[in-house]
Amino acid sequence: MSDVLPRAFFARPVLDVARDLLGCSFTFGGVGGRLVEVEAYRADDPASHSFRGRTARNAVMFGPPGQLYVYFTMGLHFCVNVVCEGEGQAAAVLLRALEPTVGLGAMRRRRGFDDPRRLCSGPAKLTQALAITRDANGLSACGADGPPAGHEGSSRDGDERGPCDDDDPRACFAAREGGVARDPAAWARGAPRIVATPRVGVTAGAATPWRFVDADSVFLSRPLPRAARP
DNA sequence: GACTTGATCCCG
DNA sequence: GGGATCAAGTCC
Repeated sequence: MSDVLPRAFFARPVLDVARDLLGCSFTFGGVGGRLVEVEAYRADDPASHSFRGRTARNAVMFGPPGQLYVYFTMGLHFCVNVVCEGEGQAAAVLLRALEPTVGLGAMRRRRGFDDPRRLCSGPAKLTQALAITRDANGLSACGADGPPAGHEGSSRDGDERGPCDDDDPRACFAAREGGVARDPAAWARGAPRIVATPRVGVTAGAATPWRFVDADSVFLSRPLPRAARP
């Protein structure tokens, strides 16, 4: 089984979570890949859906960390975030692009073409390729916090069993290759070269550089400025 | 630049 | 309550 990131990973400042997610894997229904582009949104940030307080649409953002916040936009697209920080903080990381590694066949069928570079190179492309829609809103995507690895098999406390710690995960984040999901000291280890840029498509807070990308990836939603390229 | 739907806003 | 507004996007 993969090295599933626990809730504690997401219960941190959203800017830290965003950076530490790059290079980690995200799968939904067994389809997904390596995260290469994300954006951070915070409640004190005019670009965030949570900026003006809780509404029916953004309620999940105010819930516990580690859940998916899915919203519908532009009349036809879904975008997916993972909720961060503490319950009530209403911060989240938008998943903007990933490098497809598992379920390429399903992604190609859903997107209607083959080129892996374009399958998940944008937030709404990614949800289409992974078949994420409004029913995934509020879904838990983290493993249970608990004793360190090696102490598995002990009793679960009944209710809150995450979708990732059983054998039929729907949504799941896993640590980087060689990472140790339950060791906070390892969360930043092995990160790719990261470049921060302004977020895409936002009007308020347009200059805030809270978009983080794997600078060496060819799977981004848009190329980096020449100066930032390898 | 068009497309397309619904949550939110603002007025009444 | 109801109409106007505009959106964390994608494709050509």
